[in-house]
Amino acid sequence: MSYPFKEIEKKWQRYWQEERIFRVKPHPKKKKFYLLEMFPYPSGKLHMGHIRNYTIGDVYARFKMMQGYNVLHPMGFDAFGQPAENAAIKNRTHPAIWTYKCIDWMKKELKEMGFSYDWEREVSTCDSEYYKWNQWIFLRFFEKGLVYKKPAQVNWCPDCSTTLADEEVIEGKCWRCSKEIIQKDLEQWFLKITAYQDELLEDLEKLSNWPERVLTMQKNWLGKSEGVEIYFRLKNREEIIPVFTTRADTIFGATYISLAPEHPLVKEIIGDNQKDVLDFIERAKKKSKIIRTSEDIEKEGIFTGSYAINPVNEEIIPIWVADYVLLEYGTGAIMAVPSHDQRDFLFAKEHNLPIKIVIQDPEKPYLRSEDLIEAYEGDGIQINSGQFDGLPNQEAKIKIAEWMEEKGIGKRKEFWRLRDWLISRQRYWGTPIPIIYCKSCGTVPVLDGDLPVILPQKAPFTGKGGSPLSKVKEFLETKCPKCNLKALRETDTMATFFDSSWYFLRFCSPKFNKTPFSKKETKYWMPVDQYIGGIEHAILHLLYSRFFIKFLRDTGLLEFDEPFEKLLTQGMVLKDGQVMSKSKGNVIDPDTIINKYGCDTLRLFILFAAPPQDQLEWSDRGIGGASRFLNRIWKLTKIKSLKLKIKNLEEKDLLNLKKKTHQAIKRVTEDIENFKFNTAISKIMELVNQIYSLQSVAYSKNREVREAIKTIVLLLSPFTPHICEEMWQELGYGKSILKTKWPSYDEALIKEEMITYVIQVNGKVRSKIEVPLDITEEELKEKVLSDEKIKKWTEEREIKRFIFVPNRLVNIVL
RNA sequence: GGGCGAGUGGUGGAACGGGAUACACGAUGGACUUAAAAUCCAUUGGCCGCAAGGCCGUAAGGGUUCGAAUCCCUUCUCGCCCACCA
Repeated sequence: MSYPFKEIEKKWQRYWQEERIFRVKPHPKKKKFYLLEMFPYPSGKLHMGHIRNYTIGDVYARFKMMQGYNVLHPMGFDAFGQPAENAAIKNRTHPAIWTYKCIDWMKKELKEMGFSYDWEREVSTCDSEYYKWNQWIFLRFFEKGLVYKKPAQVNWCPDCSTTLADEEVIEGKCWRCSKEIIQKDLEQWFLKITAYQDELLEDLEKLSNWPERVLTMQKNWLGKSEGVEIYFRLKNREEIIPVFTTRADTIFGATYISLAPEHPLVKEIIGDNQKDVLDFIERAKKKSKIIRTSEDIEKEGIFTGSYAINPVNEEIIPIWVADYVLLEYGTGAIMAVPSHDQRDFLFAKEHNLPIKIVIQDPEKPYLRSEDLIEAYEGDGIQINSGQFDGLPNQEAKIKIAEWMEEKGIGKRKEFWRLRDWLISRQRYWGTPIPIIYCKSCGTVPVLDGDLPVILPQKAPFTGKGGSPLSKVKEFLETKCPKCNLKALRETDTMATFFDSSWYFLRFCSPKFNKTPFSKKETKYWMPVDQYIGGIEHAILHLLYSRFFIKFLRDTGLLEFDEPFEKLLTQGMVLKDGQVMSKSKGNVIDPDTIINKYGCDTLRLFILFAAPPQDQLEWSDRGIGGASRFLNRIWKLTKIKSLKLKIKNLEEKDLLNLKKKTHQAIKRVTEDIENFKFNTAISKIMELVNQIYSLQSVAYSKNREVREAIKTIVLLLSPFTPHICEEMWQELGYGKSILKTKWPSYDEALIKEEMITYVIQVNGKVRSKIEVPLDITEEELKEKVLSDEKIKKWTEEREIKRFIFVPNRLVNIVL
């Protein structure tokens, strides 16, 4: 028979809600702790990944509450986005109806898990009370010139005449009508995140409590590279081609130049074979995005018919167009050095272009161009490089750059991989961009006082024919704020990453109505002390949030540089070694588990089966084990009814139990602090086993047993709060365990007087002896050498060394 | 191709450079039961041995060390992220 989890869980969830136990306010004397888990997209149901994320956070929140912190632990919904719109199109409903239904359902599930959220702070980004402030922040960006419009390529379905997100393009075709998509240039809004690129990179150093790999991913995404922009003159023409390189040391080995197919200069310089080149460019443009995903594609290219002059040695080299050169990166043109760049090498071999070695590997026999089977990309000594011959290439790299600057043929430059952030979406279900187009005044921002620009209720959800907002006349037609004449609204909406870049600030003062957040409340709560979420957000969401914070700081609204002090990225939930997904049909529905075993069991299993950062392999049997354990501790409160054998506990047993209890407090506290929940739970299990091994029913008469049980309930309560609350009450300790202080331990009690030394002979364990704690090396040596088991090994042999590791072991080297 | 991480019993996983496999799952045996379930107890890395005990074992190989799952090098496998990045 299982303990009555249904009753208990409902009872305590109701109690927490009625007592508003998780409601927080700034408190002048209490230390604050802001714990945040990434808020969910309301897709319908919570999946195991959500449950895991929020359970991990809940343990920590409750732990910090019991430690006396003033814990802010909010929850909300990232409610704008395409799935709602797609569902609306499919089911002929309204995205708002669909979204709010999903929110209700998910909220119900979150409450059934007993998570300790302050629901009075809930926000949904699709609420005009929220997106009003998206618009407000957009206008601040606009004022500072950090938002601008420019043409950009979008995925376009000619049949539906609409833009598509990358996820909606399946193998180059429209996900709805299977028509081949094309790239189309549209005017799009961009946020100038590149204005903050230096700070975004530098401040990564402040994030010492972020996982190393997230920092690396951010760093790579920003992609700062230092190099030289070199100016190649054209032969018989005026134009100059700038190329960017990080390998200025290889400049003497450049044997051709490659331009990106989209490079504006290409059309200017085509020679006799105009048609072939234009054909090539057309083909390259089409395939670019589709082919990008496939591996090891042939590097294709074509000669333009023109030549350039290498400024360092006046060599005349051909100009090619190659599809492996990208317009977006660098200058869209490269100097190709086949000898020292593998891509250039393959291209040169394919098209019979010359290869010239300029760096020799000093460790290896002398290389000749004819013998190269792949590019040599390592370090070495300069050759064929004029006055730089004989220098190590790393040194030459600097000298050549300086020399080129002096001669005016190059300039040292930084290049960043980071692009400005495209925030326009030709979609309905998002925040309307607060801009008005006036014939006489041009692009005019909506006035602060006119916010929010409300998303109109009625719009056609056909998924066809461009932005839905452009077809809502009442929305589209407005008056210019400047001249009051007829004008048109912007019909693009914002990307949802905009919404989630500052939601954690709104949680600090969710009802504040003068600015997006109260400066005072934010000052108290921010930054987030611990942020928890999936690794899939390691780059974009976190980078955008960091950018927003820096920008808002510069507007004077905030006084700190980074939003998230500590970051934990939890692992994925797997079933049979694969990610749970509908398409694989291996999804476990949390609901069925909760119904069968209760949410405490689900929580316990998830926390016990793997460390939070690691992947979690789902196991039905493991669930059973977790359930069994809870039944086992449940019986500790009902100990009088247990028919266990009575044993007179000896003083020694009781002292030992007390010691174990305090050791458990110490280790569980440390483990929770370090997010080692699985080992924390195992230590509680050990203490439970210890009590069972005493087989005592005399708990109420026995201070030590009573203390041990009390401790178990306290230590376990962040993990499985419902059963612990019930046990706490049952044991007569008062109403809510949450109002109890986290237990502390007595250092003196933990200390052992006797210690077991491991005795090794030549590194192998041969014996163990128990001795007083502060034994000296001499005393111990005497004892060890008279040990029967050790004598056997040491007899008639010379002891070379006697290694003594205090309080741990000795190793006798023979 | 680049970056990061991981490889430990039948399984999930423990182990500040110091007792490998804590805790749990599963399995086997036993107690209780007419029986089953539940529960409780015991055993559970491999090999040799009646036993005491011994030998071998942390993906493979090498190195550093009195001592390596842990540190270093090489190789292999898996996972994640990025990727014609000049």
